[in-house]
Amino acid sequence: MAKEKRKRFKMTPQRLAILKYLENNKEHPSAADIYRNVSRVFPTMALATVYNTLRALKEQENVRELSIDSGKGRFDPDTEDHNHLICVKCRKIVDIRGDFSLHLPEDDRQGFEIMGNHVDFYGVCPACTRKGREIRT
Amino acid sequence: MAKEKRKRFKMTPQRLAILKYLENNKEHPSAADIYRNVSRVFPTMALATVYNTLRALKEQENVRELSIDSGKGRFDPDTEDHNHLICVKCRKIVDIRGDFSLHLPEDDRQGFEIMGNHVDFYGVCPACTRKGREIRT
DNA sequence: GTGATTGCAAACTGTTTGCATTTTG
DNA sequence: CAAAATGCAAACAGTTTGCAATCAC
Repeated sequence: MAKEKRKRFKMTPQRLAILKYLENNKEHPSAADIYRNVSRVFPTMALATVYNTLRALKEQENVRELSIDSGKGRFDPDTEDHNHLICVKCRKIVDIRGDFSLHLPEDDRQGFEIMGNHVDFYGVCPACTRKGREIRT
Repeated sequence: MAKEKRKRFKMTPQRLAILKYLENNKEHPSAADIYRNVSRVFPTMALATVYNTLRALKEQENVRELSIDSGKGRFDPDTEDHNHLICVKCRKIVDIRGDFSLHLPEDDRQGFEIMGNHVDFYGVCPACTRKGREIRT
């Protein structure tokens, strides 16, 4: 159908730095987080390059974008199926290992072809339990 | 702690129109959707008034904001606990009735105080199954 | 060498804010 | 009458795009 003009992914020092920052990163950083951190080691980095690289990585399925903050994307280099535990105060996101694959009965599918599911647990993280932070919805 | 200066909610024709549009609305509309629809019947409506009203409704917990599009908020007048089924192509969101309250074992909580969970099922809706749309991540 | 990527700025989208005016209770 | 809401514009945050210069392969 849609003709895939498979575009080559050229490795540049900038991309290397971004990949290195993302590798094994469990913080689910935003684009700005990535920019801020990678800039330290690579001062000429442009924010647009971060977005550009993230788009490429998403296309090749090496990064997943989470919509947990409506407002900004958070990026996850772990593309295995897994679930998240989110702090309702500071929006910290941590991974959950357990398997929560759920079965949706045919009757509840409303004609959808189901592909999978994702579970978000909500709670308050240890740091926010100590401090008396406000809930962020 | 934070002193709550309980602010009264004044009913205006604009708010009435927004509430009427939201009542029993199962489409999980964005602010722009609401504005577009309510404007038809209330042409002087300002988009800021929509946001303003949505904020008030969220504060009184009569509307919930969903973050399933990172980029724009979608609003749900159904504040009962329920889960969602999301079309990966057109981003249509439909409600799921079943109860999917899950238990997260102590060992997996990483110090979080768990408050609840939400399940998103992903799939392709009937309309998108017919047409050959692209997946939107 | 050529097509992709960079950096920068400008454009865009969604949301919030400031403020003078009007309205609700 | 006081407190709150409206409408409008300007300000913001996050993201995308256009483009000349540069770089990877």
